[in-house]
Amino acid sequence: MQVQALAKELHYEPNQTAIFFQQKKTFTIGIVLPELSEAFFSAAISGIEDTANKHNYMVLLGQSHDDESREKKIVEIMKNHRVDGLLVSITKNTADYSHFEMLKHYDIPVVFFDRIPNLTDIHYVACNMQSGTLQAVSLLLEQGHRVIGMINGPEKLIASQQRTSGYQQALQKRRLKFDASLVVSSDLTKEGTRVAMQQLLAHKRKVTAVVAFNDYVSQDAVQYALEQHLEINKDITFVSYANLPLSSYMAYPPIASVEQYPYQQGQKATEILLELLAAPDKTDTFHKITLDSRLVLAPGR
Amino acid sequence: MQVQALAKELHYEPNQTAIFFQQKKTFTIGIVLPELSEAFFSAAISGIEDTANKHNYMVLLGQSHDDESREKKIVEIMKNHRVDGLLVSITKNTADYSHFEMLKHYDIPVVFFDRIPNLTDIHYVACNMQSGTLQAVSLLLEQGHRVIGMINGPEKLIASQQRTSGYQQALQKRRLKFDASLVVSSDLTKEGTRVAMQQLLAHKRKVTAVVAFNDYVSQDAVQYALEQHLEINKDITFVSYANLPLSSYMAYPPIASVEQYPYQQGQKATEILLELLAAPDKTDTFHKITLDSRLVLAPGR
DNA sequence: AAAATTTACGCAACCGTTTGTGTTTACTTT
DNA sequence: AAAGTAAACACAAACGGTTGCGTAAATTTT
Repeated sequence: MQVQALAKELHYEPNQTAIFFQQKKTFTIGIVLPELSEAFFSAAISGIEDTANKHNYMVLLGQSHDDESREKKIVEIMKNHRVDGLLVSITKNTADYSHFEMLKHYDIPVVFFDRIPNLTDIHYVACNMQSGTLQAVSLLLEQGHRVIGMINGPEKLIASQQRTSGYQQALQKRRLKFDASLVVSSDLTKEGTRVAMQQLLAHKRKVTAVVAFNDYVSQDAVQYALEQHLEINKDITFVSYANLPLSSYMAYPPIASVEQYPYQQGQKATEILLELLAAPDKTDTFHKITLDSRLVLAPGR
Repeated sequence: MQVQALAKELHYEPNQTAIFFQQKKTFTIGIVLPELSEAFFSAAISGIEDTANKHNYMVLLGQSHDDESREKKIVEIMKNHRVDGLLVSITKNTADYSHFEMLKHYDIPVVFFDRIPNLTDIHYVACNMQSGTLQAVSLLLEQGHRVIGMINGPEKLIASQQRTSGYQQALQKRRLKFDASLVVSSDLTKEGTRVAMQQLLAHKRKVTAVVAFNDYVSQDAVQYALEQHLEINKDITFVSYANLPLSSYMAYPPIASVEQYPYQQGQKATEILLELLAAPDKTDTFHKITLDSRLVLAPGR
């Protein structure tokens, strides 16, 4: 009792690094994601940070810039910094998952979000693009469009497969048949998207609507269409994904956009990670959370 | 020599937390900034991260969301986590700087960037808005505009004062006289900007051009002008700040935007901080770096 | 008031490195 | 081959907490 008083008297403050060391715990979680400048990820971070801070955890940040080797390096450094756990959204190129497997030997749990690897024994939170795509294509069909192009992302991304699947499902519901040549791939660069759009416009059937991989792809495609002297929302209509806050300022925003709930994904992924950290033994049952995406009409539609 | 070999043999890996503890150094720097979703800050982070990683430092992130009490809390937690140093861009409301002063007792150096407090004994990197504003207003004057409105930010921000000063200077160079009622303030919310724009349009002289505080403000002002049935770039022309990457997709992008070099600011601030960490004794001379802002014409202008 | 119980505190050991000193071993020099 | 020098390693102390144990002090019980 007297020592407590004296401690206060002398403004004693414990040395956290000593505590971290002794407790083998740093109250830090690492975030590894591709690109902070994408609105989706900065929103996700807010969800992560808010949840982490609520439980007195801090977040260590690392951007992979969609470069696999950089992703590996960041994971390595974070491992060395002894983060308690990791939240990861993988690169669009990541094919080798050894740097994540390796973490198991160090008892560092990983929860993936949004861009998740194609593995079975992992924890993840993702947004199923199928439901949103189904709604998007259905909307276009209702409006009378019959030749609907899709600019998809890299084929190995699960999110790309889900988009294709949602597209097919919408057609199926109306007993329409699926034409695989209407689904083209973009590497998500401006140039890649322009090539993809060119393919669609060169299709033997006249494409009157396009489902674009995201709002950025949508805008690049719009730009290309304008250069080909097409009139947006008359000759050709766009629907996309992400629902960027800036879309209301855009010259030709998509008529609707599929919301992917970045904040919620970040929040949920963090909650799962914190749960794993609290009960380190029961790491054998895997959390696989899938939120449904949802189509949001542009204001005024 | 033999022990080295054996170490490799057994895959020995040093425990970083023990090293941190022993060395009284965590190789971590904290970043405190208002809002990641603003393109300016996510670009700044990239500059910070790249520089930090190059020197084997990691970054701890904290968003204040422009809330002073949250800023204080983040600084407190980061202090406890024993970051080696801090990079800070303050809240637009921060008036009390005690949470930063306090860090001196813990030998945690702070380098401010972009949004810097009005103190003399600090390190900072900022971008002088005066030069860019001078260029912006000069451009408008060259184009024949004589009644140029300015939607400025909160008056106590140094960046706002610099904008006003640049505006005045441009007029002075041409021997034109300054009309203070043409400079109005916005709190940077959509509503605040609309009110500001309303004031300008109600001015007794007909405003034909507007210098907006940033690209977001510019777009809100554009929206209001459209609602008033003004034709953009004919009845009224806009110039703004930030040079958002998305501006090329916007319906009515400003004809020019003042670049504030977020990546470079982040980079430079980090370099200074690392230098302070390397030479902890000579902390008495303060680094005050000011980059010049520069007007960038919209593509095709 | 004596015994039993609770609370407070002092003391060591430990976590895994770094640093410094001392000792041994190996290699050079003459 | 003896002496001198360099390299390699072993050992202890320290960083600042936590944990557990033993003892002293304060409190409660009978």
